[in-house]
Amino acid sequence: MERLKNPRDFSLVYSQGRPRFGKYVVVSSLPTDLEVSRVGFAVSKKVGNAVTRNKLKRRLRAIMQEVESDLKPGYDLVIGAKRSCVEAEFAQLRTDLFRVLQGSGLLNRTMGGEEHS
RNA sequence: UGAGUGGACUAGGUGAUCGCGAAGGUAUACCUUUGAGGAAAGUCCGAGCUCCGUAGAGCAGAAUGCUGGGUAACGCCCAGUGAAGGUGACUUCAAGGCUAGUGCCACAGAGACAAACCGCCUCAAGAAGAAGAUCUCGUUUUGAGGUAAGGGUGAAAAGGUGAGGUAAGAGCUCACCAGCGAUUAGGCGACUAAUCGGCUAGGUAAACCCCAUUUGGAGCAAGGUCAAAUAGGGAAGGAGAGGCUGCUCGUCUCGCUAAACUUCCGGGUUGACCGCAUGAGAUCUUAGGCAACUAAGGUCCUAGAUAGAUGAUCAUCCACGACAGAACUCGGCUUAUCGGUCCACUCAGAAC
Repeated sequence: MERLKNPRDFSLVYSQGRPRFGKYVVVSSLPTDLEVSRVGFAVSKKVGNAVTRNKLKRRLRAIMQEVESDLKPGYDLVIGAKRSCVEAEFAQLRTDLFRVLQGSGLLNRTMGGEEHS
């Protein structure tokens, strides 16, 4: 999975990208000329201390690795965590992120959130 | 058995599947090993390391502040001393010097290094009065003194309590206590004990200050190597400028018109590697020491990321899992923390 690392790229996605809101996450996307899609994670200090922020980033990264092969190429994504993330179970977080990605049209095929209920 | 004091340790475990960082191996896809804390936190102290051309001197500033020891060092630790608290185990303390100098002590109060407001007492003068007969007494008034007992004010009023003493009083005298000084004895020392002395010196140094000791600054985004890129770009000032960055002195370096240096504008890298994981290291034994700790010998190698590695699912057991995530590295301090285990000791009650 290609990662978004540069702070300049992050601000570019935030200023010109198209945000889409879910219950627990916010996904901003921006089309690029690259052959692959790059993903960045944003968890602010408002969410919690270092332990909870680390845990959230691990969970989000694990979900994105699951859908990596189905991601459309040529997009820069920034996945931001909302404050409600802290109370969410892993399965709830997974369903929410799937729904937001599908709604943005970033996935090649439809993946059901009903795999895990 | 109940109540308590001090200290040490631990921080969910086991198994399966899919994933992540690092190292190694086979030979490009897998396998093996390993992978957060007691506080990794706050960044409050102390050091190592790196740079600031040279760790020169003095002053200022800052920090510390009972004594002795430990340590690379410390504002930390250990053992003591003193004071305060607790029946006790024990706990707490910025605990040098107001007898170097200066300042401050609001309000109240007469008075806050200084005192007579009320009071008490003595003497003198005199009006009224009483008994008596030309003198004595004299509440009150006026004046001159004595006094620090009592009252009142205050956080604090010239050591405290008792006795003697006195016109009334007062360390004026005595006893005990507190405080001060000297001598002797004990202790490396802080200090303790005894004896003697003159009888009194207000508090405040977390007020300035004095004394003693220590003390350059910035920090791994330090700093270095390689690669790439630009450009040795433009403008203004300019004879002095710079450094250990407060000051002075010393010393050194560069430069004086094709100009050192300063300021502003413009341009550019945000890559890789080193630093960076063997260290004041961990652990065991022996020896020294009350202890902190030290010495010798044996054994071990134990995270190293750079958008930053530990997650997800299931099974099972139990006390049902708190605070919380390494970022150059150590030694401390402080703060957060669901619980559990162990050791030593104290008090109260019961039994023997």
